[in-house]
Amino acid sequence: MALTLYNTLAREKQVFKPIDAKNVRMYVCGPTVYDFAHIGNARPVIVFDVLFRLLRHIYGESHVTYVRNITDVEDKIIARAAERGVSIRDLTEGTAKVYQEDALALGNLPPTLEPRVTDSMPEIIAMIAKLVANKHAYVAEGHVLFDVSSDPDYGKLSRRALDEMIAGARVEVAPYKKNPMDFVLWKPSEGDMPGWDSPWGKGRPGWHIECSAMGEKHLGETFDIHGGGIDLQFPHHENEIAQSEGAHHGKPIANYWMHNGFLQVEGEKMSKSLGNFITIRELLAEKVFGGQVWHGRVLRLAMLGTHYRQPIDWTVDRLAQTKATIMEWARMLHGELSADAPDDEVMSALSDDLNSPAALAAIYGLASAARANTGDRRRLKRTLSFLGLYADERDTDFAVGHELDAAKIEGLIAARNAARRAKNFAEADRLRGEISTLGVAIEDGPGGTTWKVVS
RNA sequence: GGCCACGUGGCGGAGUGGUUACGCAGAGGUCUGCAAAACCUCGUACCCCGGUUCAAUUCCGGGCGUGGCCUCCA
Repeated sequence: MALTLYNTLAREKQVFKPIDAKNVRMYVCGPTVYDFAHIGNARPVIVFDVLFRLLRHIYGESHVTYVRNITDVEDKIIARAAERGVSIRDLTEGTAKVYQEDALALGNLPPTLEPRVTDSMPEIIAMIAKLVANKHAYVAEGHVLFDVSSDPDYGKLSRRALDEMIAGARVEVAPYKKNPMDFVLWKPSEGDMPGWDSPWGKGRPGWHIECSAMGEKHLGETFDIHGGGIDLQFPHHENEIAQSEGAHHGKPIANYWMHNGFLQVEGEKMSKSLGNFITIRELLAEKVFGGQVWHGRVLRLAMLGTHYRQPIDWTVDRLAQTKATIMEWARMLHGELSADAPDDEVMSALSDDLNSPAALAAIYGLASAARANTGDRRRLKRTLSFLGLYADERDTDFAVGHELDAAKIEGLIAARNAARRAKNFAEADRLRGEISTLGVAIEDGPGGTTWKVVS
């Protein structure tokens, strides 16, 4: 059961071979904490969490290091803090906390490390200094810029040639740039803007350098896997490669680059102007999507229904269907014991470039067998918990925000059963209808009448 | 304008050069006061047009559609 991963750098699936099986290292670009994360941000968090779990399963829990940074220095943060009249520290700390809560609610394990840019300034400055010394960067008008012409491989990840990009003519050319594609490593900070002392004066880092510096600090010059959304491929990841490999004399920053596909909402791109912009927090806590709130595990399962590299269409229908599925599992598994190991067929599907839809197909097969078989039930439970999809919740736990009046339901059921005993089936059916309007379905079984939440 | 990805049955969604994905919904059946659950059976899909091939949804070319990047938006 070899693990294969699609490597964006090579444009093909490759067998994964770690540099050090005793310490498999993965870096994923985390959030810039100026506002709540939206549902599109949730995709890489979930996808790479599944990979983290799979790697831990294969190499051992203590042999995988997963770094997901928190970017807490950025111009949007400065702007947002000023706009709200709060301190930068309050804004970034508050937003980071919500992000971590959201990630947890979606069933993700915490990464091994979540370094912050503000805690990594010496490493950032040291790397920039190294790039200047290596002639990959130059100082101009208080800025330090990366010189793309110094890197013959520039563009290898996104497969673009420099001259083609410049031909796009949408590049804003600052007068101090030697080449239009040169990007900022360090820029000056004036007044009360956040700034750190450096050889180039008081300033702050540009966008891409923090990931290069934190990757090196926590994972070494070369690590195994680097992940993120497809939109980061250019320029962010391209620039990370240029910086790290420029600072490390051409040593590769990562052996495998992975990118998750984009997310659309009800068939349209998610944007504030279309009014379909939706945050994780809103899905979890406010009735703004489909008129109800959604359990984090429902969101997680819905996300894993599509292969991570495919585009995904985020719809109310999809969530409703997912919710029904997970509630059915809960009815079967709540209170059940768990097997020692997850299902082989599921693990094998995941090992094929994280083919989660194929893994789910195997899970459905297991669920079908589990109805009649304790062993399969326990294996199913273990498999679902392995994936972060189930942790012994009751089915009603997934009907978040559903107001239940159990006494009223029980009363109606008692009345209906009295009517049935009296052969007054018209009245019994009327009562069934009334119960149904409460979002509850009833079943007459050999042991009496049971009910369950269906919406 | 340049570069790139995707387009599968009512919906969601894998996969493959010639054989069943799978889930939901739907149809029929057993069962049931009626239902539900459970179980059994059922769909013969792959954007369009060419080409390669004995054979293409699966490879190649073109077109159309959707989306992404080229602007410090995952």
